[in-house]
Amino acid sequence: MTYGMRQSKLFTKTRKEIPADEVSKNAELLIRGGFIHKEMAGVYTYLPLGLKVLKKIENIIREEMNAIGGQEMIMTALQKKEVWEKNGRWSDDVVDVWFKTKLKDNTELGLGFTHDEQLVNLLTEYISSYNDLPIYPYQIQTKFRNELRAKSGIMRGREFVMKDLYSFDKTEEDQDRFYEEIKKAYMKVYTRCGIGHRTYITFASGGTFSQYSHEFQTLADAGEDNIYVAEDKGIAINEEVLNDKVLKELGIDRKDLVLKKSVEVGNIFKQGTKYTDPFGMAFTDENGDKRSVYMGGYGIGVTRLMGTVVEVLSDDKGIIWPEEIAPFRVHLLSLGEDEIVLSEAKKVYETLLENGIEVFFDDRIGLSAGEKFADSDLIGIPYRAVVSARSMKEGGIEIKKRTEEKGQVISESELIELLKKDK
RNA sequence: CGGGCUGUAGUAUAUCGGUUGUACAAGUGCUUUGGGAGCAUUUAGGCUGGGUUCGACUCCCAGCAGCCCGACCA
Repeated sequence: MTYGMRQSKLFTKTRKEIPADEVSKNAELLIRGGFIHKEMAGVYTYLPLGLKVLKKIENIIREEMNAIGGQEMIMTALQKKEVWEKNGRWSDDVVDVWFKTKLKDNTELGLGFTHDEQLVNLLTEYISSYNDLPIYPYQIQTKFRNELRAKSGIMRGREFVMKDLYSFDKTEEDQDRFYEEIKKAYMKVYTRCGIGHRTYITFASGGTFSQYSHEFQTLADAGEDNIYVAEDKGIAINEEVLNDKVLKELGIDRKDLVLKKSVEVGNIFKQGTKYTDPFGMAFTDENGDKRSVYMGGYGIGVTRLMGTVVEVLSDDKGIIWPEEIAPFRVHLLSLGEDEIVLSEAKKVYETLLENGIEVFFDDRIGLSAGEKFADSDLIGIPYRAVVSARSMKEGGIEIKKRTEEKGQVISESELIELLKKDK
């Protein structure tokens, strides 16, 4: 689906000033660029540009989850108290991030902070035979967590988008196999989002079932986590589980570890039968015996991932979106008010659309060139194409990557060819 | 949840116990047009409630909201 947008029609505006109530780089740049709007602490609206990015990240995740057998669904944000009571997680003493509400008849409800219980409860209706397994349902959906302290812009909010996939396997071996598969799928997601080179599979505390869980940690100064990275091995250990025993098991020498700050952009858990047994989720095997189902939970904070990309990939002028998740492929600018230039820019805009290239067209008039350049740098679309009296005199359109200092003038057909490449 | 700080225009800020000033944004007119341009002009503001005072945006109290540090974060 090719999509173009005229900047003159976009209701959001860029801002020069840094918001006074934000410190984090991701919130500052995303607000200044018109990607998000802060509603309250930890709660952000995704404006047209921001939604474009969010949807692209979601689609990458969707593709990678589908590729390993994921089945997308969407569960409700409103959840029944009884389902949570069954596993002892309704109490505020057990779960301190609950948002709770009531129906008019005073029936208590919870706003989902996760969906393990709800999904297991639902699946008991569908899973009964060994023929029904394995399954890998997932959703990309809004979660609610009543954090005592929201912070770091969209990296730790009270309402945020998460992808959560759950695996249901017949045996521990099947589960282990899937676990390794999803590890690879996760790394593909981070690579496609432009942060793979600094994202480490990190050993973390495993909870009740397995010795370790794995976190996906992206190196960033804004991170809240401290991890020890073994650069030559490409793995890392969360400081919370680092001890001599762990080092020995992993065959890592302490002197090869470097302490780094990082953001947890995903985590994967083997949950065993912790959720399935309490809900009586079981299957009948080939011999007619009832057996427990092995479950795993796999999360990616989608909005946090978006914030992390901004934290990691930006410069003093603004955001630098990786190609796969940029709101548009090219930012087309017309400079000046010359009718010939404007009509040429419009023609280029339409030609780009006809060729299936997503384009953001700065067709605003009366703005100085500097203002348009500054906006373009702030918004951070990978390519900038300029149509001006100067570029036309030199025979075409000036094209420049966001990361380059200087552009070059090329013809319209060369432009199309360049922008179509590697798509 | 413990500690600290802050609420002035759409945004960012200043001054003041006695008619709130500026910049950007927005509107109008003219000029300008390759790195946030200029002149003129207009619009727009003291979080809410109480108290002190002749008089409160300013001082005090409470509430609400926001930020920071810590704790927390399957």
